[in-house]
Amino acid sequence: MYQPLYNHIKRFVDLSADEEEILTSTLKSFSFKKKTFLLEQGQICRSNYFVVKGCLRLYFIDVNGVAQTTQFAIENWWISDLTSFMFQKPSDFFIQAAETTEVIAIAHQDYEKLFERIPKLEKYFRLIFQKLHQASQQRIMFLYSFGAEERYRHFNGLFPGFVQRIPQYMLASYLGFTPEFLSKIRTIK
Amino acid sequence: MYQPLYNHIKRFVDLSADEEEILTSTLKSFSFKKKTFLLEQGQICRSNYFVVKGCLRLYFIDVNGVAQTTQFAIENWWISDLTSFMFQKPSDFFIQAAETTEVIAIAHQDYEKLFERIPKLEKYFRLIFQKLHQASQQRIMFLYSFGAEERYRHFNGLFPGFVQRIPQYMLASYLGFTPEFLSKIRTIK
DNA sequence: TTGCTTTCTTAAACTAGATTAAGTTTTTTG
DNA sequence: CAAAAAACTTAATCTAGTTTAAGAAAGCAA
Repeated sequence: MYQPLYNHIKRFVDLSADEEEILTSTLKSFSFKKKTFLLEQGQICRSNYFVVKGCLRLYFIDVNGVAQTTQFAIENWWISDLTSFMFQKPSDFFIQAAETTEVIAIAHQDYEKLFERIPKLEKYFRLIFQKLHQASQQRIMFLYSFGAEERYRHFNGLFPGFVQRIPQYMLASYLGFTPEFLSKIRTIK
Repeated sequence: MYQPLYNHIKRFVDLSADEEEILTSTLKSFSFKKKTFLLEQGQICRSNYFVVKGCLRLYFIDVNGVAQTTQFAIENWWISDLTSFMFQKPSDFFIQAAETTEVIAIAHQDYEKLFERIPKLEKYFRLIFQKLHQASQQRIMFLYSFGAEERYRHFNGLFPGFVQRIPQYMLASYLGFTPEFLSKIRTIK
């Protein structure tokens, strides 16, 4: 049930059978059909999600009423609205299943407790957040580096095949332009 | 010498006298004059920096040869090029003192060792990176939310006074537009 | 206190990408 | 399978912000 997460944790720290049991009694596993919302604007983000299979997207609705995708999470990535999760305050974001998706969730009320019972997890999450922050640094650099068309081509090179998994309008907003523009650059070359 | 950092750590975890001593023997303290480079493109980022006083900026040179500021660090913030720091590979970034700045540095070769000697620091840095990642999520949302002028006004509201501390061209690139444009919107209203 | 360097301003011409709007294709669902 | 809904395309028009260029201030070193 939780094996994919245990395997992921074991890439970074050891995990005893006892510790696995504690986790097993704390974690929750869910399957969400495509388009299901795990979080909606105004709700409090109650969990941090680990994607076992499928794809989630984090987005918000901008001042013009347009959905802006700020993050995707695929296999072995964690996702949540950290501002809402950390402070348990209403979120500005939506988290939605871009495909039918299996997740493992840690609820907020269990989160800090879990670190007390399994201190090793501090290291695991320190490394996870270190990596997430590194990914954010790269993403911001990438957004500032290139024009819209180059961002598309570069992204395609980094994640070949991912483009087929999601609707173009989600990718367009993630890359910071309109679906119409994406449509245009796809036909020219 | 390292007291500002110890105070900061103690906001999140306890720190014994012994542990302070270990830190004291490991950390390094520096003062950098305005415009000094702590890291240059092509070099390996050897340290993670804690700003005691002053301001550092992280930037890179884009394809058009223009400097793009992706992060500022002021008092009590950590900064480094994580991609370069984590993998000890040449950096795409510069880290430069925007003001004369006092920092406390953890060298890469001491970094993972330090966690072995003071496991508590795992929690501290887990929380630091959690917060940094949260800040990145907010920043990306902010970049996608508004037009250029609104970004400037919003930033000014969030960090009143900071605008006076740094040259406008640094702020302009951080906010994602040109210095000329910033000059324009400052005069109109 | 002068000269040199860095930063800021102004304004005209320009362009990458947005907007709008209508039509087409694909996917989903009953 | 048929109908409806969702996703994609195309093209004309438009605009927020860039580029270029030249001059004015401000900061700093000698």
